[in-house]
Amino acid sequence: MTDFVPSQLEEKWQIAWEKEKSFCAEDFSQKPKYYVLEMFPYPSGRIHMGHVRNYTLGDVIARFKRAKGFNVLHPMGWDAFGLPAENAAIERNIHPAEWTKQNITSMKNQLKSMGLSYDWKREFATCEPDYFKHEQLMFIKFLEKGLAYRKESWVNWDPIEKTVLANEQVIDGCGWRSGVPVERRKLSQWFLNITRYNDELLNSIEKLNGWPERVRLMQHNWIGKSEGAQLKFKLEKAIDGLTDIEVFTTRPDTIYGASFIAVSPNHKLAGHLSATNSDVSKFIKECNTLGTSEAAIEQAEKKGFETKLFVHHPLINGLKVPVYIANFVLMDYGTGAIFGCPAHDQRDLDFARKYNLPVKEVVCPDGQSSKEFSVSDVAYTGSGTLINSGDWDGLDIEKAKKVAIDTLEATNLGTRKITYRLRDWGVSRQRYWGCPIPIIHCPKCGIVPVSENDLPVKLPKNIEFDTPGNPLNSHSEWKHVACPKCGENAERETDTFDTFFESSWYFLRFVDPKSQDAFDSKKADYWMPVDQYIGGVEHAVLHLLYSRFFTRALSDVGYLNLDEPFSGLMTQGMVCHQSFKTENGQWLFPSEVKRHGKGFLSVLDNLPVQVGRVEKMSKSKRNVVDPEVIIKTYGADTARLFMLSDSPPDRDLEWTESGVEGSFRFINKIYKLTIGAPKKPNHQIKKSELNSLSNEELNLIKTSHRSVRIIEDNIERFSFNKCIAQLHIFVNAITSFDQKGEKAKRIKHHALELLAHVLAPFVPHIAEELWSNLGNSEFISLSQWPNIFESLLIDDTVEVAVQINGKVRTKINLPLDLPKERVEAAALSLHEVKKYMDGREIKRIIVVPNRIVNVVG
RNA sequence: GGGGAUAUGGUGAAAUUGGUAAACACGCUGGAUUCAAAAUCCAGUGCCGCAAGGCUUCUCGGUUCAAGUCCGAGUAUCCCCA
Repeated sequence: MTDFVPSQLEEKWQIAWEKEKSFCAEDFSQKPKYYVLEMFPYPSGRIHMGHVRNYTLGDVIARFKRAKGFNVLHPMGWDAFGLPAENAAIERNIHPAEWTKQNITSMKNQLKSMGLSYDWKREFATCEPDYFKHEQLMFIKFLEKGLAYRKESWVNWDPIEKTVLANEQVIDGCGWRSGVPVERRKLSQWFLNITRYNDELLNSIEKLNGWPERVRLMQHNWIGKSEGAQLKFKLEKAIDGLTDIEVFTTRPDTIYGASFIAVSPNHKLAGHLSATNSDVSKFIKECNTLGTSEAAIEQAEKKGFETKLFVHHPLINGLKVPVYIANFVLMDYGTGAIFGCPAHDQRDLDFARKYNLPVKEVVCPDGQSSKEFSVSDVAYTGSGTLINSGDWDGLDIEKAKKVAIDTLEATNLGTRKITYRLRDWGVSRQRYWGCPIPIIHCPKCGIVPVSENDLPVKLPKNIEFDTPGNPLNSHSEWKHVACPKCGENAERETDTFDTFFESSWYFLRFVDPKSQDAFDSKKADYWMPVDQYIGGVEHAVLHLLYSRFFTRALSDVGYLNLDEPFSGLMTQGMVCHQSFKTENGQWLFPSEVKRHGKGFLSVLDNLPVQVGRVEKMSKSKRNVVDPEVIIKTYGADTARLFMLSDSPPDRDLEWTESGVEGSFRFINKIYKLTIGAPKKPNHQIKKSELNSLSNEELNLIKTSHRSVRIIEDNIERFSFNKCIAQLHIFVNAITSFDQKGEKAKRIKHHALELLAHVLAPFVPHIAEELWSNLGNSEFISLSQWPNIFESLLIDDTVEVAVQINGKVRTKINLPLDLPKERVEAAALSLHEVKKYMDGREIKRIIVVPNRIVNVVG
């Protein structure tokens, strides 16, 4: 092999690009703008393969759009607040700010070694006061507009850590770190009124046609609009002035099947009862040891407390329905009370069987006799017609829903009601390493926002992590301030924002990162929306929904004029790798394993290794490959090429050692072409010359021009794997071209120039090397995408498949666009046709122009 | 339990509107080169079969001159929600 050292060659070009500030975006330009953005990373200190994939995808698009004449904005920054920095502080006694800063430095170096075409001048980290002071002001503006408010809400409280846990930090009802059962606690928290935009967020999903269908569906389901009815069940006896229980249902058609009422443990009825009944309060307490997530509540055993109270059935005279307090009814969905129709809801059925409540069928599946139909252990939730429902018998369920609501409204028993699954966004976190919430609590004036002149509220530097809980809370010097209104002693809010707060508007800061304001609205008007956003599907719901909300909210408080922030979205699949385990169950890194025959051995002790599943690279399973090692040994171009080669972006990608070797071999092949590259000839290939070329010469030039077109089309479709396939075809055509002479040399030079162009978005370093060796002085990275000769895209003959009764029997070469009759005649004259028809009569001949002729007999 | 996606050689995958299934690569086999190996180059490689030929896109059924692609039923895997 040659003395090809990828890292040297790559560094040379990276330095050159940086020196020329090649990838800086210009605000406002005659060129059309294109904003391409990858989800910015949390600065953990080291990039992983998921980052490599994400940023490679974005860079291909950025470089391609630049070549196509767009003014491209392609920025990068740091989502720098978050829990790991606090953990590092506790475990290694390093200040979160310092730890974060170091991580950014090392990660930035790693990113730079990938040769990504970022405009680094726009870099920022969200933990800088210069960034978060703007979001403190945004919050105050939201507060003024009623978009932010404070309310009591249930949280998962970890009694050891003395902190609130997110739902995903609660594992089997216990804190993920402390391992002790979490408690449900009521805490005063800040909320953003995302539900104000329920319908808007839902309806404009339709406009997002640059988004993957499944993400749109996930957003749709998350908002979870459901139409139904709210109706009142009158209590037999009023309790503390409460005369009836209001319930929400999406199945008003099944009212006749109601056999119990269940209220949430946090319903006011339960509250009233617990005041006098210790069994009730005991039951409520027990319910509150469950987590707050819907999933946790759903998985828990369904339990009820019989209140011995009854309500009147609104439609069936004389029927009394018992009231239960049940652990599966959520207070913050609907009214916190439901009616149970066991025959047509599985959860209600399980509950009814457990407490011996009646099960009355009111919907009969189509095609079954209402007399024979009965529900045993499986509730019937499908479509059908109503039975046992008075006047409604015989209606199908959709019709019955309408009739039911009309009846309820006419008799003042209930109303049509729409509810949403989406809740307001709780943004308070009891953490140090986050953006301080700019609020002061004054015993006299209540909640007072920090005045604009006093922003930013910075985090105190001198903090201790040796006591559990939020260090801000125990930092009395920072915490105690004078009330901005009355001057009396007051306290700062010690909670900080959820880190989704920062990532909900960072794409706007990139348009104007040095601005004294959050951003200049003219620049936002110019650059926004993001034309192509790229990131992991794990953010398909929250981050994207919050960003959509923020964009609207910021528009409403006057920052900009926009509803949807991301017009195009690409969600990439995971990077996976085989996992390895020793016989005593220890996970091994791929680098600790070697192939041995059909199996694997550990390099540490030569013992056999069990091969596990191919799954997402994760530290816990150790099935990770360090990008830095790959880039050092094979180079960034190889890593990038591998990321793009086989799998389409939205599918999972399996990292394999042999695959990397394959990509490296291809890069080497190209490197050999760069070494032997002929210098710029005196004149370029002209269209008029095409007639005087040999077949080989013409074929090379055809392949070259076709490759340009195919690659271009496939980049637009994000089918990068097909681009790489075409690159192989193109390179193979060049290496097997062996014509000699002046003309052949010019054609080869021409082909290599086109090759450099089409390589550039994918493997920019080697493309740059090739381009310069061909005698060009400017960067290929800044040159325009080549124009091609359209006439070369079409051949004058085509291969047509000849079918007998739909089976391909032979193929013939025919002139392009040959008239139907002549195609038929050509086919019928073939001896294969005669042979396979075997004397049968020809019934029909179907001709698909330039593709197929099918003889039917 | 609900919603969604996917299923094609030994492997990752192509097949843009129903129109030549398996492009491109990995792996494997054989050969050249080499003292030997690596690298490189050449050839072969869906399956069965010596061959002629037959079969093949998860399974079963349907529509069509023609189905990986459309329709119906089922199975498996993954994702989201619960």
